[in-house]
Amino acid sequence: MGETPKHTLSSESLGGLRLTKQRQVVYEVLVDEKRDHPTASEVFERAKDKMPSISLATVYNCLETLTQVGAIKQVNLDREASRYCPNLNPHAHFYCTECDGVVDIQLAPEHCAESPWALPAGTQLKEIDVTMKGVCPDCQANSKQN
Amino acid sequence: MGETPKHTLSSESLGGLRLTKQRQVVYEVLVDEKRDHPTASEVFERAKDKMPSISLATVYNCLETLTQVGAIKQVNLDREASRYCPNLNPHAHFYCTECDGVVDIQLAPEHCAESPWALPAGTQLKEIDVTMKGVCPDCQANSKQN
DNA sequence: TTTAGATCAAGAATAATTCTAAAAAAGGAT
DNA sequence: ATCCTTTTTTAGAATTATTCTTGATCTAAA
Repeated sequence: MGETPKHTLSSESLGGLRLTKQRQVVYEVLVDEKRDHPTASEVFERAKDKMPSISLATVYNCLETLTQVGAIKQVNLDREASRYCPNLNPHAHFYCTECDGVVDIQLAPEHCAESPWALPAGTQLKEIDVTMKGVCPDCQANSKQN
Repeated sequence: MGETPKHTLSSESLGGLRLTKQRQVVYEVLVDEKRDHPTASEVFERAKDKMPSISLATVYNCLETLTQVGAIKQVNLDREASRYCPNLNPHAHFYCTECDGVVDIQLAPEHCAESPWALPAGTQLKEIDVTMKGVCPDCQANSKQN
């Protein structure tokens, strides 16, 4: 049976770490609100709405913890600030150079295996990261109207 | 006829910009020496052997210029310092988590097209970036001997 | 040779992130 | 409940790669 992630945190899903209010808030920001791959600072801004006393350092801590226990993913585009996303399915990211938006792109299972890549024999593959750049349909449409 | 990059810089390949000693040195470091995807600081260290008076700021400038005219590629792995590589063929990068080495992986032509990716209709794809992480054959072999 | 623009160099500035140290919170045992 | 230990949070300092600034230098063309 395929496990469907419930997007709720528990002490178990945190690998025994404490399920603190701060960790919940940070996670909720990523899951509840627009899934727009916010940066740490953006998460911080949104988290303050739910918990005004939270600090940026804590947001960084929580994001790192959540990433390490595998509850969320850190998304790095070039050398920009890291973004975070709660989508745990294997997926790529498309970055629109017009609107700076990031959207998830479903990955085919074959892309996640070693087979299609010309890796040297004996390589142990742990992780594949696919990032695409271009113009999203919306920005494409808008630019034609000018 | 397929253009084979000659790995020599000219005023033309620089898009009219000047072919200065500094730009040549920086480019030579990437082409001549071990193709190990050095960072800007590493390029700086090696460039000083050829031109002791060169400054780090200039190395950054040259690397940016060379990247912008398409003579080299900037390689970003997570949020680590950018690395640079003179391989202009479409290729992915494999990062070995044991030795921190980066090697080029030949990309199949189909990976560079839009077709195999589930992009929303109307998306204009400009660039694909594939990065893999794991253990390289050498480190794999070494770890078995312990 | 003069001149305008390009490039370089050194150091200051920036920005994202990490580190540090002390305060607060959370469990567990008594 | 109270004490004790460990975890977590917080605020600010520190770090690091990179970019910016400014004046000096170089270059190509007039």
